[in-house]
Amino acid sequence: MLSERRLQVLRAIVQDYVGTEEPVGSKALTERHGLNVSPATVRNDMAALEEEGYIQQPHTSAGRIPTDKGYRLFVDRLASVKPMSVPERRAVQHFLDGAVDLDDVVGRTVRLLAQLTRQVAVVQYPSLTRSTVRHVELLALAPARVMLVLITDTGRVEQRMVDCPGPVTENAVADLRARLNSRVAGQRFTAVPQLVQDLADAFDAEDRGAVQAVVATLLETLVEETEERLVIGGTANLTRFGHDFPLTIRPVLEALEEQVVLLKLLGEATDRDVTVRIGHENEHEGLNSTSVVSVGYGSGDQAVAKLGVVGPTRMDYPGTMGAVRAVARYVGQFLAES
Amino acid sequence: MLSERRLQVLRAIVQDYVGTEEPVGSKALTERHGLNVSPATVRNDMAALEEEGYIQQPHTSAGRIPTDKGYRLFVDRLASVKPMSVPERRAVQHFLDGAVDLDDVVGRTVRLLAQLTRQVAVVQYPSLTRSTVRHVELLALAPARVMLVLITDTGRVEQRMVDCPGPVTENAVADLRARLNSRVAGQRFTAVPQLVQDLADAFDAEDRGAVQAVVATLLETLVEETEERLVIGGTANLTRFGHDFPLTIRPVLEALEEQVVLLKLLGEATDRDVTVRIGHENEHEGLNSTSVVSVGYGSGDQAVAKLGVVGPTRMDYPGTMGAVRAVARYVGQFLAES
DNA sequence: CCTGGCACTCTGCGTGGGCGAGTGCCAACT
DNA sequence: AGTTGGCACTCGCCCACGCAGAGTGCCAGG
Repeated sequence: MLSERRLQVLRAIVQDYVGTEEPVGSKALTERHGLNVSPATVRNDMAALEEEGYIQQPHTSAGRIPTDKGYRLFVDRLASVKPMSVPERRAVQHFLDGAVDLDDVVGRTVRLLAQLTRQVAVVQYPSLTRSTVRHVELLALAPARVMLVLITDTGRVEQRMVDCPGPVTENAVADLRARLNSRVAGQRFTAVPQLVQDLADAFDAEDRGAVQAVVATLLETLVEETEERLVIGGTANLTRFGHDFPLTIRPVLEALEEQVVLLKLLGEATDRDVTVRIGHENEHEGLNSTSVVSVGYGSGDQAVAKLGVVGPTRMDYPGTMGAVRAVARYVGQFLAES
Repeated sequence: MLSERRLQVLRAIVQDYVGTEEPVGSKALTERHGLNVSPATVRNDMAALEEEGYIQQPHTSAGRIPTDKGYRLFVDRLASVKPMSVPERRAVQHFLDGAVDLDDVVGRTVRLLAQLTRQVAVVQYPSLTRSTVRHVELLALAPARVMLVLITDTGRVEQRMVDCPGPVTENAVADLRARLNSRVAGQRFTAVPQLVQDLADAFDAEDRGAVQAVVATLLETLVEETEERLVIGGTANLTRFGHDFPLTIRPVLEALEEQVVLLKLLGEATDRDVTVRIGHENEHEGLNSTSVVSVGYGSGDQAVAKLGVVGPTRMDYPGTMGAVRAVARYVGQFLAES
């Protein structure tokens, strides 16, 4: 068990290191923070903290830097989320106002988050699986070709071309549209498969092929788009990584381009609390020197998607967590209004 | 006027420098390329080339590297576009097949281009101004709320919410939908404003407000979306920039995040020929040490959008130009089919 | 106009010494 | 037992020096 003062020392080390980006020594610590003890005492504490694996020395006769474990303790017990200042809040709200559609909201959010945290921001589009169907539209574009448009309650729109086995009449399309909507409108996407199962039975044999094609495409879309879409921004902030960043930055950029990795990353976030994954807690190797701060957002009480930022483990956790939480709230609020 | 041999020397310098990333000296040149002259002769030629501003020395007693002007001459007169190999072509085609919608096509294209050229790829969505309207869909979602969905011949879909001043009947919506489509379907987007001008006149006074709201939103969408959307990828390739890249990479990443800059960049590309902008030919400062290779693509004979890559001025121009051209062709072809 | 030779000029790299920050440990003090 | 001042020690960083090598410019001769 660590004494209260040792925890304070750890907190001071994290804060100093985050600020200066340089290993922090015992003398500097006693000076900059109001610890009323001598450097020698701090040295003893540091030795103990190192023994426990919370801090480490880059090389003998250098100051200490926090380890992943040290950051973890800091985040869990030594820091509290720093709420954003009033002007910042105002800026956030102002920035989101004037978004014209969902693409725009997501785009603005990602830029906003990148600017606020000065890190790489990732925003996921509202998930289909947790949304409900607002409307299904069918458009006969050519004799044997139909366009299927899916609209969700979160404003997301997906479209697909459907090639039918034979020509379909306008009437059949209208009929199918009506039947489809009466069955699935207002329902959760996850429920759609059962709801449309025997839809083709209601149609004449000549249209059945086309109906089946449409239904198949619809189901396909649900599966495919479960792999969610996301947007990233603020990659220029990666250059603030540190002096040795040429080595670090590469795998990070690569990881960021792999949607799958990012989705997994965000997926681990619990719904409504800000989640922090530090360094090696991230499974992807390329992200072993980064931390991910993420949270779910949504218009109602349940999260429909996640957003977050990726930055160096040496980051301002309280500030970042505050910004992430605040942005998620405002976006959720904004979605609820539209 | 430069003699034939001097041009050869320039070509050799460019090729060597692109390959090795190191200043090239007179001796190495005579050895690696079949110039049947002595190093001393080459030195004289180099002096002349330097005099003319085609090459330069990073410092006295180092080899020469091409200047922007040198690359320009190389691209204009010394190199020809290198067509892609058959397996590469096959890979391109294969990679594009299986795209389910426009987002997917664009996404695949950008990844493809980044992989092929090992550089940063930029792909613009098919432009609205050069597309035609395939269909306009209106959905009454709530008494006074209508969703407007625009579908283009290139498969692009835009949607907007319209808040009407008062409740609208289903009938009015259906009527408006029919009238709208009969006027604008098949027409170019640029023609839409005149075509819908007096549309409200045909409606009863009670619906006129709603009609006007819809029309206004439609026109707004056209204006807003003229600022085109685009996607970038392959930023990890920036790390291959060079040894000094920490300094260079930052402004490039920043420039890449500014859509406006990129759009301008691509906008300068002539329709169907591959365009190359080298170093300082790019107006944006951050891109002064990069070259942009771009080209238009489209399903018909006219380009509907542009795509291209951004890389260090020291790039393999023939290969890059070949890849960009080929990808543009295949994407155009693919769009034509769907 | 080309070529071989030669002196010159840099950069890059490895070496070695001094400086300073920071440590660990110990003995003394509270 | 915990805290403190003192002290010797360890390294990383910086700089100056010197050397080797690559590449050049220029000149005189073919």
